[in-house]
Amino acid sequence: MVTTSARLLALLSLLQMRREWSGPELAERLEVGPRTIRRDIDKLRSLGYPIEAAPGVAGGYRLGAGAELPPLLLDDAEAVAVAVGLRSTAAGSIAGVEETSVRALAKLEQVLPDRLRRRVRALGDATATFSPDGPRIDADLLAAIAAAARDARRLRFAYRAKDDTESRREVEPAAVVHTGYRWYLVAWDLGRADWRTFRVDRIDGHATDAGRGRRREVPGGDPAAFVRKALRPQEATPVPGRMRLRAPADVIAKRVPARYATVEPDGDAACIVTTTGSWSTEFIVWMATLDVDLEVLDPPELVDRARAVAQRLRAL
Amino acid sequence: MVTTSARLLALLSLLQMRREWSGPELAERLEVGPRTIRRDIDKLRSLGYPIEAAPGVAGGYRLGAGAELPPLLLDDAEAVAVAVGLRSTAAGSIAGVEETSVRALAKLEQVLPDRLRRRVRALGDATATFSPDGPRIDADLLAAIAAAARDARRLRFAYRAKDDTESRREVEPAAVVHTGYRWYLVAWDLGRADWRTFRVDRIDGHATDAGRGRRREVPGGDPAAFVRKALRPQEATPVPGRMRLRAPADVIAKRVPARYATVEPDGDAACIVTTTGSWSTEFIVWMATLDVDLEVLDPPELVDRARAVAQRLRAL
DNA sequence: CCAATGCGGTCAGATCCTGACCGCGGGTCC
DNA sequence: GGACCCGCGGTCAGGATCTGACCGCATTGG
Repeated sequence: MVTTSARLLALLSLLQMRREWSGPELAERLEVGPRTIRRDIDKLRSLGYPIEAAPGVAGGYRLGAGAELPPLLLDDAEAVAVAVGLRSTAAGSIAGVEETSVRALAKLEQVLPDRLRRRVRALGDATATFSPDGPRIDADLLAAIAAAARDARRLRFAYRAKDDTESRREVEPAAVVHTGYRWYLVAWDLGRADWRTFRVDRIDGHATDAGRGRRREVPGGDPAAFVRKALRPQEATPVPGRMRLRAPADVIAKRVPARYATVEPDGDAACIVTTTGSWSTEFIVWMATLDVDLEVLDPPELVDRARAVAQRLRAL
Repeated sequence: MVTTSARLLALLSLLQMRREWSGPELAERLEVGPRTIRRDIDKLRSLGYPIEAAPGVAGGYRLGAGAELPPLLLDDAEAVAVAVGLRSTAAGSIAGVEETSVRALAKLEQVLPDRLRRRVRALGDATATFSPDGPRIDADLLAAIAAAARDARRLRFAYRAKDDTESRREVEPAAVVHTGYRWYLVAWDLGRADWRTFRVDRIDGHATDAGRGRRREVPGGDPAAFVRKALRPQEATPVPGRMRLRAPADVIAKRVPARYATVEPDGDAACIVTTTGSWSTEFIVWMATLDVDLEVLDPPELVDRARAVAQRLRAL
């Protein structure tokens, strides 16, 4: 029955909006008798959603945390916030959730009303690029590719190879992989009739849907391994940056996220900080803002870059 | 009927997981006849969820974007990604969605299974201190306060005032407000029997639930205005930093997010960059990494700080 | 042309839903 | 302590709904 199921959903939505509702309140809101509300609550409970209840004049129902996540019923603003948040984590600000974020984003974008999509895009543009080094990441494109891989759809796009030659590709995507600071698409290239690995930031503009395709399994079964093998050595091995700071290791460790860099003591009064991935300009920025004496160890490019920054500031 | 509603939810979940399902496939998955599936699809459609269908041998059902967002059915990993994303946007990385993010986070945390909450926290810790200058933001605390305001619950916490005196407070929260780079709680202070504004980053540790409270409306009706009025002048007015860069405005604008700073042309070959909020050490270093000639205009403290940073970096 | 798919009508039996009672027990406030 | 409000659950009866089993039709892709 449509009305019954709809009412259960509405009930779940109400219980998510506010913590406590009394039975009569709910009955009036949903335009049914109080007895029916009690029965609906029972149904939700039997579906596994833990609804706590308190008797008495100050009583009411509240939805608690159970074993499974209930369906989330978000209003417009919240949906936008979720989408914006996912885009930001997909961009790699927090290691370890990028690929899941992209997957969740693909799921959300599939059902997101257009008016909300526009709002998300407007906000997303504001983030722009702060890291001049890192590759530009287009969350929309990533979500579109992830959705295509999930749904076994073909994709057509223009690709700019390493030597700047452009080509049009039509592929059957198999997986999206995030390694270090880059995103890769592993796909069966229909034109070349072979497997190819594409850097997502080298895909120009939008990838357009090119109809239904075959579902592809990455050779070997492990997309990440496939990408690692396909990468040229210089891309595959990250170049960590190292600095020596004149401050005890435990002090610095508290101010440097463990995901980005490791801190090892170097005597009592100094420590050595090593980035976990490749170094970037941001590394210089963080270290400089810590306000302790520092010494750049390697690689030489990092030394040059830091020297350039110092030069600029010295000229003041 | 429990099984019918549950099946509708399961159907919605399946349709969100993958783009296309055929009727027989769904029938087998849900263990009902194909005719029932057709009827269920009808029900979902009559509930407003646009399900597109394609006849023919390659046909199937797919969930499209409608006028309203359907209930989101996330798996564990996706839920964690959403929570992590909301925490990161709540921390202010993208202007304009902080307060909504906190609201959505409060909603999510209310129903998030414990095992997932632990995973979120583990990942959240990795972000830790990113901006040494900005106030530390505890997303859990924020979500707890927002939930308390929403549910009209009392809160008890230890508060460290401006002059470092500690006090225990019991309040009835009315609103959570984000201004500039700070979070404020507007609440009725039960001990003082008056309205107070608290800086969230001055609340020590956790705020504990202190039972049911009265629902409070902020005097004047506009929490943001109330906070603005309550702030001491020096807190209320941020001190922006300004620099002149020897590069065209349009070049620089592309490399500086609009929300951190505005870029105005100063002749053809130079531009002036002004931070939107107060300046921080990061501002100095970021500008220096742009690798163009720069000149610090004001305030004087910014010049001093820049000199200090240069000194640190010169010790290479 | 054939096979697979979505669509919708109809039927009959089983099932379920709803509102209306009722009393019980537990909490809150006066 | 007592009044009151609320959640809980049993029972009943009428009505609505759901499900599976048919059926034929239209559309798509190979």
